[in-house]
Amino acid sequence: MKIATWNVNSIRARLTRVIPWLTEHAPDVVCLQETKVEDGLFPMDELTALGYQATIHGQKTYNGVAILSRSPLTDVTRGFGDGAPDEQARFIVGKVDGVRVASAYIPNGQSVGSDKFAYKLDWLRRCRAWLDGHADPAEPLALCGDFNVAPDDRDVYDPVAWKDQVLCHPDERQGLRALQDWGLEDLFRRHHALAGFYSWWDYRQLGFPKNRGLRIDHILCTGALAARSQDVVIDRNARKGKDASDHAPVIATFG
DNA sequence: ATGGTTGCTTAGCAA
Repeated sequence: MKIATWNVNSIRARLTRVIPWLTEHAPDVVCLQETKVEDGLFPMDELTALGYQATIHGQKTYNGVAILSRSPLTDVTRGFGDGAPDEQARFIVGKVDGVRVASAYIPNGQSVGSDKFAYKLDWLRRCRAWLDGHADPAEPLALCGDFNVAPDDRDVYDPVAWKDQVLCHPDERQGLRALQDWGLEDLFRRHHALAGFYSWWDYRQLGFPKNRGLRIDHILCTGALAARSQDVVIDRNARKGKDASDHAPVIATFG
């Protein structure tokens, strides 16, 4: 079983890359972020034609998450359902082939100390609260998405320049760690210990050609699922060439 | 050098 996560930076703008990618890699489940489209305009037919059903939680212009799956997705919920005012479509979860899968688009945070940064930290707290109230560390669960947090300095091309900056600040790293403390493992690090693996490169200033990247897209798994993990790869090829997202997909393979 | 690139929407925001 293959589970992938990919911030596509607009599903409609990315279809010419997403469709051949799905054909090439044939993942069973794909968590998408930044679909940037309201539900009525989601390109459903193009994906169902490839054998995927799309379960979507979108909005106009910004954010938007989805889960593509070959098997039906059941027990679907959208948002945290915690009563907090939140019109931003950033979280969807369902169950497929016996695994609970969530697609999450953690707020970027813009800059340390900004209102958006405070919202990001609060969002991470709400995500932990969702785990506490709605999930079980003993069940097979994968929390996948663009976390907009590089877990440690191995995940940053220039840790000195990025020290205490947004995506690397200790407060957001602690927010991510609180999710792991609940009972989730950064699955990539189960298989790869070295520095220098990135999943996002800024469009600006030749970020990708110069390999100025950060690893901010993650697949976090409970132990029951992590025990079945065979490998995790970041598909840099999907970041290459014309009309690429600024994020590469992360693909986990389970036995 | 407060820049630069991309997407959505169509001037300005978000990333």
